[in-house]
Amino acid sequence: MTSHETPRRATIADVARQAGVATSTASVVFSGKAKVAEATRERVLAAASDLGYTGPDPRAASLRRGRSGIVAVVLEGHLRAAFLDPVTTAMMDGLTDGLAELSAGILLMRDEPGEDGSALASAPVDAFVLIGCSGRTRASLEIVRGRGLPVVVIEGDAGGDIPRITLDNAAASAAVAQHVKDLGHTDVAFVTLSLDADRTRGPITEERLATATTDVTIDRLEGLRRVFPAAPAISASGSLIDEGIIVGRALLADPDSRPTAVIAQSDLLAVGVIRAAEELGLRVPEDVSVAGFDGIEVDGLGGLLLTTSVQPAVDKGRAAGEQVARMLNGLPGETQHFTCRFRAGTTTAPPPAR
Amino acid sequence: MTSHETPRRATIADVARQAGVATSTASVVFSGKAKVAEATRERVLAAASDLGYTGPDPRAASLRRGRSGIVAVVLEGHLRAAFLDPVTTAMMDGLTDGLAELSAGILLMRDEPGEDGSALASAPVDAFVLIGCSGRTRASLEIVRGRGLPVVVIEGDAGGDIPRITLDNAAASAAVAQHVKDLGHTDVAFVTLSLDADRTRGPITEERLATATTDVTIDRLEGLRRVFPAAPAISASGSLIDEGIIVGRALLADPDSRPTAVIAQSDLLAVGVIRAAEELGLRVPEDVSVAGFDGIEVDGLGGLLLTTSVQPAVDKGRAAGEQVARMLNGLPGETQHFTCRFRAGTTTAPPPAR
DNA sequence: TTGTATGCGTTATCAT
DNA sequence: ATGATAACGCATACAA
Repeated sequence: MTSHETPRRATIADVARQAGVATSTASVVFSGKAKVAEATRERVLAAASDLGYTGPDPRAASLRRGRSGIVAVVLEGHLRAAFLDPVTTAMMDGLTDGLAELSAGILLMRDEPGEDGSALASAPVDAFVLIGCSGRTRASLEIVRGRGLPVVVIEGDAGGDIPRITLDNAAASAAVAQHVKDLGHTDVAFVTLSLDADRTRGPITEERLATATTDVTIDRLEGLRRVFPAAPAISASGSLIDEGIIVGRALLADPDSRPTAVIAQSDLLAVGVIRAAEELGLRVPEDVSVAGFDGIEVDGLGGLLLTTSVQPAVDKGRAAGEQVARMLNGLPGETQHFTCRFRAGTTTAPPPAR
Repeated sequence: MTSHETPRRATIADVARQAGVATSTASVVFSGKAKVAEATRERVLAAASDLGYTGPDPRAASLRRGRSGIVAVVLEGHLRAAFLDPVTTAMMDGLTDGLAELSAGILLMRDEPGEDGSALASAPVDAFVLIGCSGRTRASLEIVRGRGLPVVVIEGDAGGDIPRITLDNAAASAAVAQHVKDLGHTDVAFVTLSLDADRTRGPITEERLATATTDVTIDRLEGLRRVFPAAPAISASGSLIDEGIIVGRALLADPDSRPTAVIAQSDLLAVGVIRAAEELGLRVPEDVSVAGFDGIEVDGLGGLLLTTSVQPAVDKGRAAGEQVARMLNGLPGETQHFTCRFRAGTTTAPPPAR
């Protein structure tokens, strides 16, 4: 309380005093929530500009209003990794759309194993959108639910009555597999997304599958196995081209054990597998067929069109935003279900003649 | 005030009462800012769980503390476009790093010509990072400065004593141009980023240049013209591969006016130009040389390595985060200057013999 | 170690 | 159209 402190910023009370009006009047001038005589209005504005007052303190307004105008988007892992994934970006894009009517800001938060969740617990937000599928999400969910704020979960098992945005992962995967089977393939391998927050890369055993927590991976695998029950599967550590290359090499390097088709759980992984195949001198689709999942635009396929399942990523994001908006308006949130569209591309063909 | 309202959430005062302690004691239990007897501590926690109290209300805590734990990142244009740009995501990545010690969240905001800036004026944030180069930034700057919060500007003319994160755009561009000149090219064209918030695509005239507001574009062009003063330039409407394709076609379609080298102000644009060249049956670099700027990883170049100027995007983001952290700790923010590294790739070669 | 008292800066309600 | 007042929920300085 020494006089050397930075001069306290003017408050609305200061402005009101200077203008010779009540604070409530001054407040109304800024919020526009009631009519104010033009003369008073100008006096208040003049006083404000006099004192360098630029508007109500958002923190105080938040407290008073009970709203901060911010919606948290919780992504798993590094933000960078999240934005490396075109599906995530597309969802974010839709989300900003769906949130537009609220004119709410988007607070990016990560949901990482290391964190103690304090950020989630103490962020001044009005609602949460959880994106991602890791089992870790469930832990975040606890924290978030406790706060009693609206929550929407995109692709994940929310539990309870939490509205979700879901996708027909199993059915869509089965459709891709069926296409491959119809082409005549019997010797097929899968490249899956990560099984859990550990993101360990490696062959999927029954044991690992039993402890898996990532719903998307599990669901898509289930769909694939409907068609190819015995096909081997390797989990990648994430949806990245580089991961696809690594796993693709492992799968295709040995001519004796090489499958005639590889189905990946994401387009990025599929592109990686194609790269690996090319590295090994294999032609796609003549020597090996490759299919993906997502239906994103991928570069570097040199004229090939990926066989894949196209998911409505932007719509999913938009739906999430809309549900948040609904809930913030006091309406109940509703789970929205989306379906994929199979797209036959040029990366799959009948298996090579023996 | 009917009895049908949702039951009011418990406050820390309720918890304290239930536990039979003072609110200050309960507060301390949650903040950990002072020692509390284990017994009381447990009683408070028990009371909290009893009442379903999950911790202090962030909005109230923000007001009281004068901090919200949120840093705003202001990007120009659609958020989607921002995340489509690898340079931006890289900066964001570094930014989260630099901000890590504050464990602050990142609030995404856009700075659009249409907006009245109300979002910027009323977001409950502790500091601002302005990314982007449009002249529009200057308007945002006004709003933001008025709030008296720490501001850091990445690539843009901040004015005043606002700390900036800068890049040697002109010098680095000149280096690229010099490389092209050294290869023997004299007939060169430039593809620039957008000149202003309008993002109009088209040939750059002296007139347009005079009213340009985007510093990055201007600076890089200045560097290029140091080496090729008379080269024609076309502005793209953004840093996108598709834009590069469009402009590339315009530049390369006519065999008579075709330059032997194209220098783009971003790698994404350069890739687009290469695509356009391929479409037209031109070989890169045999028929036409192409250079870019940024040094991002780009797929789909089919084995070519882009000649470019590699900028330390992640470091820039990190530096911005660090400066914000400094300022929030009461230290003065300092402008940080970064330099690019020229990288000769395989997309540039001597001009074809006539 | 614990409790008391105050104020953070607003805005909604109600009365005038 | 304007003004007085009471919360909003918390954290801190200070006293005990």
